[in-house]
Amino acid sequence: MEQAQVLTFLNNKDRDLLLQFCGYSTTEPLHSFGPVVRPHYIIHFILNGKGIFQIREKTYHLETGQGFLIEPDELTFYQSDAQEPWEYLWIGFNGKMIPEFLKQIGLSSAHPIFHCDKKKELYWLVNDMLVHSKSNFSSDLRRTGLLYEFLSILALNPLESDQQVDSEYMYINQAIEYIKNNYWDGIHIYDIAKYLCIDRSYLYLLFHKYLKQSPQDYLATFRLTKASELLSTTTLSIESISNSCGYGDPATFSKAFKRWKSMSPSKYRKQKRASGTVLSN
DNA sequence: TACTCTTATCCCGCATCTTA
DNA sequence: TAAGATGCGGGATAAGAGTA
Repeated sequence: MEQAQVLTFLNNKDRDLLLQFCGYSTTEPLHSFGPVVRPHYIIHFILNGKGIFQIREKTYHLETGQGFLIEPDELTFYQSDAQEPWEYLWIGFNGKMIPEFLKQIGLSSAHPIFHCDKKKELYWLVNDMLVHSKSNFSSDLRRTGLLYEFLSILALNPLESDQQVDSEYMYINQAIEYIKNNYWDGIHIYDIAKYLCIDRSYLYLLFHKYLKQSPQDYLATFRLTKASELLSTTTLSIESISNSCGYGDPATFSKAFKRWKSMSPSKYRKQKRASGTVLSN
């Protein structure tokens, strides 16, 4: 990092909303962070330049005016461009209300990218947060107020203010929630469509529009990600892992896994063991 | 816009083979 | 011999066209 302003505040998870750190920096070409998991919610916003953000096996190419959300315990990686390294600001926060706020804004790990044309406003808000860095009640309230204001600007995103898009996001979010809760139960795409009371071809349309992948791809990637975690952190048999991830047949699981990782589940486990991953039952 | 219908493609699961 | 991989056919899904 060539230049950076960073500030860290005290932790208190019982609060509705709490700014934990913030800052901005101009990065060097190809400056990267991760792959790493974080304990907080973090939003980065690009003031200038370009870079990539990776989460859940997906790579997003981002530029000025775009930002990305990192949720707690999500493995992420980001890197600035070689020719036009990005200058970005970030805020790290926590609190009981965050899941509800992010839901309203339309941000999640499945939909982590946003666009905002109020670059100057966001910059001055973070600048103001840095100015009010003192550890007293007044500054604390001021920082929390600025954080509310920051989120309110994101909520102004024209995409989210459109009623039709709101309902489309609602379908996507509910579908993702359904997958998270039922992926282990051998669900099919038509089950998700039935749950949402929409036609499965319409569900496909929405997934393709917002996530650039089919519902089937999303479901398979979710199951296989869970499976790869179980392979590297447990000694469960391939059949048990297959059943635990919603595959009725270990053969189907094995084929799907090989297609995804270009290696069989057993080979993946051997590689992980060789690299020193701790195993448990 | 929010579906339904049609059809080609692809995925799943059974049977069988391979490997440790 | 059991666990995991592979081949193949049938059914589910994706995608485009049509419609109310």
